[in-house]
Amino acid sequence: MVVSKLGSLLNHSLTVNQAKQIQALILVNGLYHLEPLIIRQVLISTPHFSQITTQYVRLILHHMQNPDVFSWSCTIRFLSQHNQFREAFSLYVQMQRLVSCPSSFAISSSLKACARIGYEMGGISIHAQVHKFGFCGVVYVQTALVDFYSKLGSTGIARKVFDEMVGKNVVSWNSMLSGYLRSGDLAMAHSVFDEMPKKDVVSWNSMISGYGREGNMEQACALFRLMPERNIASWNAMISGYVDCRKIELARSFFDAMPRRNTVSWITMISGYSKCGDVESAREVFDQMGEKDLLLYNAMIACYAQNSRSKEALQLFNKMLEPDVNIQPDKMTFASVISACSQLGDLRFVSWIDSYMNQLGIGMDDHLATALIDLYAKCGSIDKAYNLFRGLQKKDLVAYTAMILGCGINGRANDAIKLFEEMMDVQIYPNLVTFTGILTAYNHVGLVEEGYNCFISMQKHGLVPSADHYGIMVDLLGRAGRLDEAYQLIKSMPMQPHAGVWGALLLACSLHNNVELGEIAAKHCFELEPDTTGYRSLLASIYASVGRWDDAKSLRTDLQEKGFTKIPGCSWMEQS
DNA sequence: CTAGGGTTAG
Repeated sequence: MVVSKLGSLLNHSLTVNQAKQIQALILVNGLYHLEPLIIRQVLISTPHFSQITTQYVRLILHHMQNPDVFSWSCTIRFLSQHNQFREAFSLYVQMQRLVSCPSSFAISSSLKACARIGYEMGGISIHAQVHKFGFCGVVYVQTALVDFYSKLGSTGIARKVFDEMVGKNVVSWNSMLSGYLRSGDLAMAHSVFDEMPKKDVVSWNSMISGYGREGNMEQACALFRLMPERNIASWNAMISGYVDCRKIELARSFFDAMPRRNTVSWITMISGYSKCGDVESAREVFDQMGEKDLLLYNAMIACYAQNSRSKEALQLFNKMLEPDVNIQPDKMTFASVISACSQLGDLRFVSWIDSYMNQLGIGMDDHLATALIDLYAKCGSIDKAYNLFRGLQKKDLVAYTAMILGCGINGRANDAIKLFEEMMDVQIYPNLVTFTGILTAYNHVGLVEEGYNCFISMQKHGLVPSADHYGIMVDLLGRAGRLDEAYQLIKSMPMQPHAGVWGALLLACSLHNNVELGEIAAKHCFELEPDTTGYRSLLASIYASVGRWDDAKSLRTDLQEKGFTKIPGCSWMEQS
């Protein structure tokens, strides 16, 4: 009976609810032997059905008596479409042992997976198999290869495959085009664009976003006006271009003008406001969107997390879990939430989040691991951070930076320096946050000369130190008693020093009982942050240390009259 | 049945 019910359900293209019913029926009744039929129908008819979990797909595959090439291929494609790229590739490898010859279907899906995770060796071995099994002339396979090499930045090889193709179609041309656009070769891209025998809306959109990425919005706009037909993606490409060059009002005007909007439009707008630090406008856009999906929540939570509004990030996370909303979070949600936790320096949520992630079957990937590294490092659990760091598939700039910053904050200068050198050895180049980490490390152990040389070396990396970097240097020099140098450094700053920079000098003056510079520093602090009482207390303690009790007393009385008694710590560290 | 463009995370 169950089988016949399943049969009738499987006759049609499935809705999400029907697919859910099928999933339940199969699981409850253990009907895995219905195998290829079901897996095909479920996976093909509902390719966007994300509620089917990876484990479920594996379960079916595992219970199949005799999975054929087609069942394997469907599964690989399914995983590849649901951002489970490593899993897709690993299934492709498993498939090799059990079937004599892969299908072009499986090959193109696996190539796509390799392209998305930048798995070069994987794609190249598939390319070798393409030759071995004689798929060289299949347009789908060739196009997937062009796309793979394009995405990896090997436009030369992509071009070689492309030139050997006999039956090029629009998709093949577009893949080649996007390769040149991705590598920033606008000239080649334009010549390919002109050469194309047929252009479709994708070709135009690619060109527009290519110019957008280069910051050439005039050209993008010209193409936008010229194109014969526009779809939502065309408008989105314009919005995204304006967002990238921080022209948020222009982005908004396109957003408002477009005839129809989709999730991408909303997300782009929210992330645009987020990048400009305009959290309120982002929230306004978020609230306007009627039916909110996972990605929209992710974008808004990320916005809060990136703009140091950790509490609101966690509140929104809780909101999406409420029964009336009930949206299941994914890896990206957790990455933002973990980041929010690390800003709060709060380990309380972490074990809960960890078990919740396990419960949902969310596996660890490099992004998530890096978020956790950041969290553990900032909370002082350096060893835990190190373990995660060692387990990373690929250590990139952000991972190294999180580790270096963590070691820096926790006074493990030698580790930080070692990591910094290791990073340079593998040709990963530091950014401003990396330098914050390494300078903090030098600061913690009081290595003044090394720190100073490092600060100077930023220029060699094409980086302009921010006020925060100056702040660390002032702190470093100041603590070492080199107050005049610290003061000179502040005066040499190309930008306006913020209160934290002066605060570092003030703190140093209080350590070394320097009234003269202390007063100067304090004056600036009072001006910049009149409500922060810590600066007054510091100055008072300087007065006290040289016996100017009256001055000290009048400052302290002043404080008590304002109702402040506590002395807050002063912080000049920017979150990464 | 497969391949190309626009969005989110550390």
